[in-house]
Amino acid sequence: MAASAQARLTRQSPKAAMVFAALGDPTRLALVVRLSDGSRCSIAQLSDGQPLTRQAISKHLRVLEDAHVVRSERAGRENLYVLDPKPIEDLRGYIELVSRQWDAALSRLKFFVEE
Amino acid sequence: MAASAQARLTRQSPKAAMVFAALGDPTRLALVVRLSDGSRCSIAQLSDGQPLTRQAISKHLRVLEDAHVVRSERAGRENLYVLDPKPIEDLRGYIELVSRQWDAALSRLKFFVEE
DNA sequence: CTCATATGCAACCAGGAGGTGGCATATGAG
DNA sequence: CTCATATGCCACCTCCTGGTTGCATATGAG
Repeated sequence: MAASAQARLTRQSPKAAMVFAALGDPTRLALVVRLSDGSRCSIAQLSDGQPLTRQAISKHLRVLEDAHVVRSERAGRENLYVLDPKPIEDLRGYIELVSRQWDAALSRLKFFVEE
Repeated sequence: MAASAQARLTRQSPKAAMVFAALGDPTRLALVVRLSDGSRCSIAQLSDGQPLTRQAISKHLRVLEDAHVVRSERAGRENLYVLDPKPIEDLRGYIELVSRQWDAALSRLKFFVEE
């Protein structure tokens, strides 16, 4: 028999929390959106439009990289960042588990009421 | 013509970032998982198993409530918390936009390579 | 009424997050 | 070689976060 959905969620929670936290900052979320079109951008490019310092952007990119949301690759004197879709995909799976859990609860409630 | 996916994402980002941040803490994520079965729990119940103070849990619940991930309802002398699935559902939509954006980029790249 | 329970509120604290500036270093351009 | 560019590292600052304790308050139980 499969483990309970609660248990499965709890097991996945530590990694999920890291990714959630990484995405839980407006600046970082903007970076992710910016990279979601598959472009490879240097730190200078990414910090160009924004009202922040290059160092601030660099720190945010490091946070995203620690959560594996982004990968970096050295190219000459610049550091190119690319989105890694895997953790975000995993996050979608996590959220779907929660939603399913919720829907199941609703169904049980409905059944009980109509009984 | 539809606005670009980037623009749509950027528009939804502020609210999404709040929800991401709310879920970006292990304790809070555990609370969400705990409530995902549709149960209505008091603060005392929710802080029972955990190694934290009731006040700490209470603060976390306030954060979740500010992000509308959770609703509270007074029942006599206790305060019952219930999950509100809407923001989490919205988050799933947000993530799907990002994924679609990424997939479209991959397709374009593939097309370009094979051209 | 009296008491235990459930919660709220305020003060307080340590540590980390987000941001800055300065300086060192590596690398492409001329 | 020389210079401008792109980045990394370090020190520093401020403020918020996560956590605690203590006390006040509301409410159900006896």
